[in-house]
Amino acid sequence: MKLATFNINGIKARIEALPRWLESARPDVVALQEIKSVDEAFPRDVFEDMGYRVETHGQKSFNGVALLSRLPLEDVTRGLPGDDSDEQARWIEATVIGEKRAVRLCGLYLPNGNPVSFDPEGAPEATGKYGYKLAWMERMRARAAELLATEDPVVLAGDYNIIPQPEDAARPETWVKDALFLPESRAAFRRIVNLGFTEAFRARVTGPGHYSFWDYQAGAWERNNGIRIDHLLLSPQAADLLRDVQIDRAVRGGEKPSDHVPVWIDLDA
DNA sequence: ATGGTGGACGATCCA
Repeated sequence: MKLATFNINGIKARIEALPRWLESARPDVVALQEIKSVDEAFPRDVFEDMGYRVETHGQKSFNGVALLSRLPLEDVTRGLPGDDSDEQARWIEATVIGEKRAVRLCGLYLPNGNPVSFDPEGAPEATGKYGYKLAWMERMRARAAELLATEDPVVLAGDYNIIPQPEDAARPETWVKDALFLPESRAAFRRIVNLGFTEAFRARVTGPGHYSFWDYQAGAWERNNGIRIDHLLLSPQAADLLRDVQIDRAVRGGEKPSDHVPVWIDLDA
C-alpha cells in the first residue's frame, strides 16, 4: 500500500502537474493539502477518470485537504475534534482497505503559525496565529492518542509546518524565530511523536540535505535552500509494516510545480 | 535593509 502526502498549493494551479505525478508514481492513496477550493469546485472527474475516489474537505480561498484513493475507503470524517468554533479545513480521516490490512489514515494541514510576536524576555507569545498553531497541535495530540489506543495501524500524513531538527533545514539559522522552527513548536511536535509514533522518513534516512519544500522566492530551489516539513507519523502497528519511504524531490523541478514535493511510504498492507 | 514569488480573489490575504 503506497500512501503519499502532497501539499499542492491550489488544485486549479496544479491540474496538470498533479495528474502527471499520479501517472508516474501511481500511489494507492494521496493526502492532499492546500487544495484552496470549496468541495463543489474540486475537479473530481479528472481523478475519478484515473481510478481514484475523491473525498474533499475544502473551504474558499485557503487551506483545504482531500484524499484520493484507488483502494476502498470507509468511515470518512472531516475536521479535527476539540473546537467546534474552528472553521479552518485542515483535517480528514478515512480507513483505507488494503489487500492484507486496513489502515486509518489522517490527512492534515497543520497551521503555519507566522507571524510570531515575542514578549520582552524574548519568549514567543501564544496568541494570534501562533497561539492557534499551538492550540491546534494540542488538539491533534489528543486525537492521535485516541487513535493509538485502537491498536490499529494509523498513519498521520501531511504538511506539519514543523522543521523537526536543524539538519532538516539547509540554513537553520534563518529559521530560529520562525513558527516552523521555534523550540515551542518542535516540542509540541515531539509531544505527538513521543506518544509512540515513528517518523517514517527518519526511521530509514539519517543526515542533512533532505527537504520537502523550497520557497518560490530568491531562487531557493536552484540554491537547494529547502526545509523538510512534510511528514508521515506511523503508529507502532503501522511502523511494523513499513517497507520504504521516499521524497519525490524531482517533482520540484517539473513544469509549474508546487512549492512542496510528495513524500510517500510503502506499507505491507 | 529590502525585496524577492506564487495562488486565490477581487484590490489584499496567505504562505
